Amino acid sequence: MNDSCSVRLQIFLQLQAVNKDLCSKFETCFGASTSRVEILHYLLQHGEVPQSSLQKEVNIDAAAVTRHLKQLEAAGTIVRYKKADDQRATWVKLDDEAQRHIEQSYQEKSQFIEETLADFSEEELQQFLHMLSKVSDNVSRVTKQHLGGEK
Amino acid sequence: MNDSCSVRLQIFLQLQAVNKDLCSKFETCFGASTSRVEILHYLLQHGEVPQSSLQKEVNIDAAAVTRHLKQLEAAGTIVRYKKADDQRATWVKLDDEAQRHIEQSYQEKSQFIEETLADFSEEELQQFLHMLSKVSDNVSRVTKQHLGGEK
DNA sequence: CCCATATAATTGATACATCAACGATTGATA
DNA sequence: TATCAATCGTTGATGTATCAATTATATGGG
Repeated sequence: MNDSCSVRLQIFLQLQAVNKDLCSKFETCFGASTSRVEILHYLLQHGEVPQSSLQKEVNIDAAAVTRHLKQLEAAGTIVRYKKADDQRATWVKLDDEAQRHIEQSYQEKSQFIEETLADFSEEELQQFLHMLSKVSDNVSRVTKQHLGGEK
Repeated sequence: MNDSCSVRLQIFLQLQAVNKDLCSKFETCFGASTSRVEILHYLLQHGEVPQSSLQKEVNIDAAAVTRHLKQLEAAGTIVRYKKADDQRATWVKLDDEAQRHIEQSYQEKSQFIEETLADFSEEELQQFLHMLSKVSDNVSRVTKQHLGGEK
């Protein structure tokens, strides 16, 4: 474990630690798990969508999405239904009232997000986002390379 | 949800996504969960330690640490024992042979870490680490402020 | 029309993290 | 010294993410 790698490992561990802390506080602040917020956020932006899209584009396993949706449906937060032309696909959208409630709640809670990224200039934010994207690209590339090389 | 918050929310979501991907590939590459690697890394750097230190300084719940250590002990990777002067504290250290194996394995696998952070200059790495630390600080500060304010 | 295949969603098994409660040991103090 | 509090580690209950297998539906080629 040489030095240049050690800095990188530190970044990796720090990334994990920050993410875990952030999720934890986020959940207590929003009153919902980050996964659930991610799903709701997607629905808020896309309106009515096929469940399959949700399952593909949200970074959560399809099985987990199914289970979240079942709970959200039971709570009346979302509605699910099929259309005549395809009995496989399930469509999902926010319940109207729930949507209004979520929009309002987002405004109240947006302060949390702003505070966790306080003392960042707009330029730094862009840089940060860019770095994250770069890591993301690297990760997906590494996978393909290593798929054959690893046991 | 105004614009400045939207960038921030995007960063948050991206942070999660990157972390999840990274962990997933990391695990298949290292053949051990990131939590376990974190524990082993700590032990590699600190030698013999009281279990309580491990539980405090590693970013994992104490109960989870206990369970990992039990498995690692069963596998012969670590050794646990008590000392005469305090029957509460348990001491933990890597098994000698396991330690050699891990050190060697780290060298083999360090390529993975390097590749995920490829195309980063040393300066960028420092910046990245600095940003993560800043977020970390902000998060812990926010918690305290909000403890009273949130329901 | 029949069959192979693809797609959509779900379920079961498993693993892990967290919280809360607990038992054991130690230290401090009245 | 008897008791109360603190510390250390563990366990049980719970929630959730993941993978693999499964069911139901749709589609395309012989």
